[in-house]
Amino acid sequence: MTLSFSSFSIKDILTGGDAREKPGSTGTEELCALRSNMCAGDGGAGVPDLCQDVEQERLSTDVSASGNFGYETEKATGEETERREDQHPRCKNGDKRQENQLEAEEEGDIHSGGSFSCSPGEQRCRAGVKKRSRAAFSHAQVHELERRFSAQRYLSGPERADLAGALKLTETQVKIWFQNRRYKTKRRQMVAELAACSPPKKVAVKVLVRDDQTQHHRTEVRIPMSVPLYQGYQYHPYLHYYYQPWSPDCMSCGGML
DNA sequence: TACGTCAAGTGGGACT
DNA sequence: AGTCCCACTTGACGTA
Repeated sequence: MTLSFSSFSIKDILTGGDAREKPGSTGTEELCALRSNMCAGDGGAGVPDLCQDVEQERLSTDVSASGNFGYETEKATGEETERREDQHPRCKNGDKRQENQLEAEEEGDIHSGGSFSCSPGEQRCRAGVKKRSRAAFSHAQVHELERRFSAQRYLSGPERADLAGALKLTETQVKIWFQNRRYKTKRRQMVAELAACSPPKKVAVKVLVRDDQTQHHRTEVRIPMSVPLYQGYQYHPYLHYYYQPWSPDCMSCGGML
């Protein structure tokens, strides 16, 4: 019995069965249609009033006038906002991640407004003082990200930009979300496959029946050998995932509920 | 308060 | 050199 971990690849996308994404396509048309659906309020694609949702959340959590895109948790207090303004990634010289972070901040999230100059070195010190924050995307944003992910596991640059614009997220956030999402799916799939493929271990268990019956029944209990790949990664499927995965195979091997 | 979730951070590899 | 990806890890936050 062999484990066939199906990893994802660009080839999977390019040759995949999803007819919506053709090689070379930027996905712009899809995004246009998406925006139409989202903003028309017809909820045709299961995205009821995303624009309104995003806008409402943006308004309700509008920490800064420069455009908090609504993905921030509503617990974002002024203190937290201040923390975010001071909190920056470790600045490694020439590291693109710094650029990504800067890009994210320039793109108008909560960090904006503060002119942030990152000299590698002083930043590390400052970052050590402040805690970092974690954005919480809105239901509508996650819904749409999931919908897109269910159809397409990888996004091209233009597609990412379009989706980010539609969801009022930064490109980096969309990229990271897809990255994390792919990895989570893969982990669940691996764990599920291990659980499904591992032969059950037979363990002899003594069962006491009654006090006057001293005989011990020898029963076999099958214990699945589903040793977690990663300690601490005993994954529970997310209950709030709306869509089935792209492949029916995945539904039986760690797919989402 | 321990634990689960998840966005973001980190490091390294592949590719152009 | 720049970019993207994977494979984790970290840290904030929610909750049982």
